[in-house]
Amino acid sequence: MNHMDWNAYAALCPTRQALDRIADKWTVLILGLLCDGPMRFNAIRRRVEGISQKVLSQTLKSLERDGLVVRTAYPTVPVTVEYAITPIGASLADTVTPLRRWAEENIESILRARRAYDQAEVQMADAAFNSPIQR
Amino acid sequence: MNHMDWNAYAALCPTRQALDRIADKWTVLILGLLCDGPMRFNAIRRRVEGISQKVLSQTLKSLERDGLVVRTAYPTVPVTVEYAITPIGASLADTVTPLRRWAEENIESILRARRAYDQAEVQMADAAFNSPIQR
DNA sequence: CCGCATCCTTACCGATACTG
DNA sequence: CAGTATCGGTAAGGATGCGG
Repeated sequence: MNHMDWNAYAALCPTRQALDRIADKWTVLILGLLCDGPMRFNAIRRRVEGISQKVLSQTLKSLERDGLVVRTAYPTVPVTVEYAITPIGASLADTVTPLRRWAEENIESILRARRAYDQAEVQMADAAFNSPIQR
Repeated sequence: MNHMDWNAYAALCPTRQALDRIADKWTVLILGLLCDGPMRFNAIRRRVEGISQKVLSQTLKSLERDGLVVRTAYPTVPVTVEYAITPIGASLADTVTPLRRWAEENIESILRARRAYDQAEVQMADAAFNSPIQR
C-alpha cells in the first residue's frame, strides 16, 4: 500500500492522526524556529510567547517521538539540552511556513470579515427585539 | 502597519489567532473539500468521517465569520443550504493542501519513528526495573 | 537549566432532544 | 434537511513545587 491510497478524510486513516499532530497551535511555530538552527529549551520558550513550560515540553517530546526533531543533552552542569530539526522535520517546516505567511498576509481581511459578520449579527438581534411579533 | 511588521511569535499578534483558527483538525479537511465546488451540509458531513454535526456546524460558522466560506440558503422545503469557498478561502486551501499531502506522504516515516521511540522507552523502563539501584 | 508530578480549572466534545 | 440548546464526561492546559 503506497501513500496514493491514503486519504485524510477517512476516520481511521493514520494520515488523519498525522494531520492532527501537525495542526496544533505550537507545532507550526516551533518548527519555524528550529529550521533556522538548533535551539535550547528556554530559548524556544522565550521566543514562542505565551507557551507554558509544560506544553512546550510535551510538544517537543511528541515532535521527537515522531522523528521531526532530535533532542541532544550535553552533560554540563547544569545540563544543556538542544533541539534540532531533522530532514523530515525540515520538509514539514517547508510546507508549513507558507501557512504562517498566509496568516500574516491575510489577517487584515479576516478581521474585516469578522467585524462585518458580527455587525450583521447584532443588527439581526436588534430587529428581532424591535418587532418580536415577527418571530 | 503592513503585514511585514507582524509575526506570529508575538502572543498578542492577531496573526496568532488566525493561525490558531487554521490549525484545527477540521478546517484543513473542509477547505480541501470545498475547493472542488460548493457542497451541502450533510454532504460535507458524510465526506468528513468522524465529524459530529455540532462541530461541523461550529466550524462552518466560524469559517463563514472569517470570510473563508459563504453560506447560501435556498428557500426550498425543506431548506437547502450550500457552502462555497471564497477567493481568500481558496488561497488558504492552496497553502493547506500541501500539508495534507505531506501527511499522506510521510505518515509511514512518522509511524516508524514512533515505534522506535516507544520501543526505546520500554527498554529504558525494563533496565530501570532490573537494576533499580542505578536510579 | 531542564524538566516531571500534582492539583485544579476550564474548554471541548459527544449524545440527546427539539425547531423551522 | 439544517441546524440550535442543553447536559455531562473528558482531556487539555495553567500554576506550583520538587529533582537531576
